[in-house]
Amino acid sequence: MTAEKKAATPGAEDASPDKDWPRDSLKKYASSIDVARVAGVSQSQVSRTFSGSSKVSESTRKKVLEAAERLDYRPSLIPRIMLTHKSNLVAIVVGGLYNPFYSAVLEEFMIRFQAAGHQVLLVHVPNDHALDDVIPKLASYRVDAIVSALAILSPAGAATLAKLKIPVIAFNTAVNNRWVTSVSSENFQAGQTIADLFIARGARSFGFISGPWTSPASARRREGYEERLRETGAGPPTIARGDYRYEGGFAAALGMFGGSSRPDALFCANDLLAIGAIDALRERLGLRVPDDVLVAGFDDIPAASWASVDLTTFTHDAAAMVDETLSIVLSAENGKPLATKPVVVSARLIERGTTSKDLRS
Amino acid sequence: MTAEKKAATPGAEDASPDKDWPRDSLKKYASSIDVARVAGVSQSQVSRTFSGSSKVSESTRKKVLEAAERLDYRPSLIPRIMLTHKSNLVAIVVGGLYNPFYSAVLEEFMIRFQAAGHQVLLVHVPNDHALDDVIPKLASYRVDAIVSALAILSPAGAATLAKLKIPVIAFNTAVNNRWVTSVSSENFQAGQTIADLFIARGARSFGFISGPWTSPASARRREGYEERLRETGAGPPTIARGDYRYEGGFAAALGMFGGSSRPDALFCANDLLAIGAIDALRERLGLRVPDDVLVAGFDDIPAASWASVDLTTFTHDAAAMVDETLSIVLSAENGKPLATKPVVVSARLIERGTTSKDLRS
DNA sequence: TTGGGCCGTGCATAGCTATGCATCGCCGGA
DNA sequence: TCCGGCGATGCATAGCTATGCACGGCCCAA
Repeated sequence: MTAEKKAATPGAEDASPDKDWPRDSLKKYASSIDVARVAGVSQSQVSRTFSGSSKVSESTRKKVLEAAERLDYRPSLIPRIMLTHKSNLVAIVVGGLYNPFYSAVLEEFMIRFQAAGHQVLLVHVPNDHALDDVIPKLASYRVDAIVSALAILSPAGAATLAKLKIPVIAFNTAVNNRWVTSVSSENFQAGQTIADLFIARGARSFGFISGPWTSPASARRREGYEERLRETGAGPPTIARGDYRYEGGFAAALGMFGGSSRPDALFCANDLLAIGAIDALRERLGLRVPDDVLVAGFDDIPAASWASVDLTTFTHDAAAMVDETLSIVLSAENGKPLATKPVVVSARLIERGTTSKDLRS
Repeated sequence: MTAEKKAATPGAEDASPDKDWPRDSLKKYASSIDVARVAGVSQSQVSRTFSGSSKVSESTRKKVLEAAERLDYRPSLIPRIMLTHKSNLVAIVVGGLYNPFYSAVLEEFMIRFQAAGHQVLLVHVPNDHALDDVIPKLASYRVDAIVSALAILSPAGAATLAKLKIPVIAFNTAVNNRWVTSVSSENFQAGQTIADLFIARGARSFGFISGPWTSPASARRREGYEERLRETGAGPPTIARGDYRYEGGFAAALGMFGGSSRPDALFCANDLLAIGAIDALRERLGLRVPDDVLVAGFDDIPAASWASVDLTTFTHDAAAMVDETLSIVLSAENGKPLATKPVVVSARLIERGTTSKDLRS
């Protein structure tokens, strides 16, 4: 009974490509069996031709390639995935592409993963709770690894991911367990460095605009900043809460500088917040940056180096972060748990115009 | 001989989960067969339980779900793809994520496609020639459709894509054939509208900073602009070539305004160019915008609405573009060529500060 | 001439899920 | 009591590629 069905796909003698393979039913692609029939060889030889095996004679190879060309044959990876239990798919989970830093990292990831022979399955998650909705999908597609570029990853979310037994690399989030590891920048040290810089420039009162409360990266940057201020005997900074966006920085700065207390140095948890804050100071409050207020951000997004912004900030070593992530993924390629410790890559201070003034002068 | 191999995976009697399914060999995931064995039912019933078929009794369903929980079973989509010839994967090809407009569109796409039950395979292509390298991969993963968000798609590239017999939706590029269609904004009309606006504001001499020469979107915007200037008797604009980036706009403006001819109205092919140009005018050439020069861009990226930028621009109807694309993909879901004509969605002028001055006053 | 490689070839099968079809048990109606 | 029908179950198979294994032909060495 199989015979009749096969017969629906005609033999090798027909000349017209359309006749070789009538696009009956749902069939979209020619299979190696179709090619074999047209070429007059066995399916094995077709497979071997495309997998570059040496066990195929020149004449056979030629026949196969001709037939394949005629049928527009491309070998499917799907059966291979079934056999090898490796999809070569890596999922990247993103939340806020509005932040150019994440776009840039994503692009870097794509380039590197593609070069390493992997494909990227992109998944959007509005917040870390929604993670639960997409996880079954990821498991169903049998991704080899998951890279979470979420600004936030809750321990609960991490636990859910761990249950899948899929290696997870979390970005800028210090969650980790047997299946989850992380790659972060030196957030704490960066906070310290900024405090030192502000103090060296003669600042006396300090402000901080944070990301969402739940963001570990924001929290670490703040901790370093506060600790160093404490150590040097400076007063604690005024804190305002932002949301990692321009508008949040703008609003937070209005709130912070609208009242009686006016910090003369402001550290923002990322560049978008910092730019928003600067615009609020300059355009709405009539303050000068850096003459009245020093401002620094974090991420070194492209806009930070625009002439009109010229923002002091920290640059991630994005290449190193991606490198580390890639090597973790590659070394975790056999369903074994991760043997890696959390990785911390350096962040480098970029001094620009917004901190170029010595306030004592 | 199959029997012995199967025996390697033990029977249902073992209590410990680890014994139920010793992670021998490469096996990463439990299969429906494993679950069936543990639950003491047939594989069919496992499949039916997870596909929500009604043909399964309450008691069986319970046994299956328990066993599945114990083995961390998630049904794999891979075999389904083989059977149905549908992967529910959509490839999105991107080139320049540095442009926030494309990041935003990408994010919108992800959200909409995921909501429609598709997954997004993200592919990076540095330029349209490199397209040839990734195309075999895409075919191998059996993607249902390809969305090209490349700023540039050459006819040759389009032809390559067409050969795959995979529906292709090109973004802002008017290439189309039996398998390739396009979704664009009203670039030509936008160019006209900007010319009208500049003239209404009393501008006398005009400039244009383009994207790469090969970008059709840039070309259309310029054509509309030039045509309307011609119609109204204004002189032809001075043209400079940019690259869709801030730095390109900056350099092009320095070149254009550094010489003797000084346009008093400048249209840039996108917002990044416009912002670069404005910074060059203000920070390097000491010119005032809009008092000395009117400037307009295209895309309405977030930075365009920053208080310090306040750029007149055009906003794409991104939601409509994504809607159209999605409906094309959904209607093309059976390996049939596209029945759709190229779609053009409206672009709306957003007037802001950079054109708020009447030069005659 | 004969036997031992070796190269090229084809056969058969694994891998996992969905589903048409046959089967079985059971209930209710005649 | 008997049978039709229905709900639940299991069997078998499609879908496509990679690969271990066996086989057939050929060449070369003994």
